[in-house]
Amino acid sequence: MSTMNAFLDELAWRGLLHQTTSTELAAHLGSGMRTGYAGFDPTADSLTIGNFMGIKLLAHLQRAGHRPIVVCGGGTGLIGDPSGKSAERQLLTRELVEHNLSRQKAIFERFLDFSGPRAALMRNNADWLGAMSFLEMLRDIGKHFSVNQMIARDSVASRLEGREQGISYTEFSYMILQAYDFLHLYRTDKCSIQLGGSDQFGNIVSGIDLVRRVEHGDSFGVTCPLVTTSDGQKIGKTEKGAIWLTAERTSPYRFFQYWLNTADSDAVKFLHWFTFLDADAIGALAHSMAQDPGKREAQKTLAAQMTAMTHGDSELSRAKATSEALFTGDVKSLDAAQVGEIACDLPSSGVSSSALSAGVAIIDFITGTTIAASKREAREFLQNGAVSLNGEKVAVDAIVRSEHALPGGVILLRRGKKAYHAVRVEQ
RNA sequence: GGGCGAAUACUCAAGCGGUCAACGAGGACAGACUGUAAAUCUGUUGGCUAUGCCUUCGUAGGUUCGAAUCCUACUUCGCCCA
Repeated sequence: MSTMNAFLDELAWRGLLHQTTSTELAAHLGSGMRTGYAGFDPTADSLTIGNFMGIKLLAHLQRAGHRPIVVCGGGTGLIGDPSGKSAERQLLTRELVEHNLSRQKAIFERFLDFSGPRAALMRNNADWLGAMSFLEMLRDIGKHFSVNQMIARDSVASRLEGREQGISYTEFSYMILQAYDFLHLYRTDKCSIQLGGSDQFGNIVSGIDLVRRVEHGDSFGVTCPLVTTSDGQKIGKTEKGAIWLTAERTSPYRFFQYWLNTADSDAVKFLHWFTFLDADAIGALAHSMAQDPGKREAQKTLAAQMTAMTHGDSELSRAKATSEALFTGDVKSLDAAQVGEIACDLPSSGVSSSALSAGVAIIDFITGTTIAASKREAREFLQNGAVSLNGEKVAVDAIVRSEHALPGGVILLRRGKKAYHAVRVEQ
């Protein structure tokens, strides 16, 4: 079904349109340039692919001719959203939030245009929440909220019923703060739309109500479905931590690998959700996958698109080359420069050349690297035949010597299929 | 403020004086099969100088030959009463 609006239609065919707050939204969007915002957490100096959906909603909004605002939760971040059962929030200093904000902006700049007539804006809600006194908040904002309605919200209700977990007054107040964000942006930036995940619907509606009561104005909300993998996992969470959008935290190689390893059942879905490829291109990939899933064309395209978007074309080709070398190529035939490049992409550690010339038992050699956490584990992996050194399986009693170093002074370890580690030989 | 109850490894969750490094489930990791997939099967899942030793069951003490199990205080959380 078409909503007769470029933005909403785009979200709809991609499966990113979960709910809107009003049927008049299409008309609102169709009658001029509008401004919409989405909120982000300032607790780190980077963003993860869990944040990617918010970025993408804003990007689609801008592409459809509207203005996006990135709202950093410098104020609300101190409180914690009860929707997610996150642990006690750490108090962030003003400086840290500023620092994180500026680093995050570099990421947003890859996806949003911060210049021109529809220039994206960045706002920090600490600026207005921090300036407001408790009395003002109670008098001007709090009176517009009904506790009866507040406790009916899913996020709160579940906490009130739960035997194990209550809810503090602080967290209970979170929705008021978030609603006030919307009111503030409505006043200062003529912002009339809030975007978010479906779990934010309640908070968005609270904001819309507040805008209507205080300013007698119309505002709108759009939510996307919570994106999960086919087995119900959150996207971007791995045991080794989240997948980040900056190279310092997640190397482009690992980023590329993450997407390449997408399950068949998720690949086409992810192309819709995460890339900007059009319906024809995705349709062709879906067809290819149905014909020959072993070729993994959908996964390869997904990985290439995502890596190019977040890290650029040159990083993509590096990530591709590294993947080729590690998974299909013979590492022994690489030259020193190639080995060096690959080693940069992998977790690494060092070994002294003197220790190496004396010979190191393989068990000790891999213990403490990312290959094995302890000797017990090292022994187990070696006995299973899970470990290779420079592409060749090693026995439990093998000794690592200087001649094992590849050109460039690196020894490549591999555990199982996908876990790699580079050991640099140091003087 | 008063009363009651809970706290165990990544998570959930047994255990209630010795046979407990701690049942079970999930997760994760490895092997086989594959396509660097899914499903399935097998194994592993505190550490070590390894048929033994060391450190772990909210924190700190105590009782005992011996404590995750009993006692005391503290911390945190939940429930009920005010």
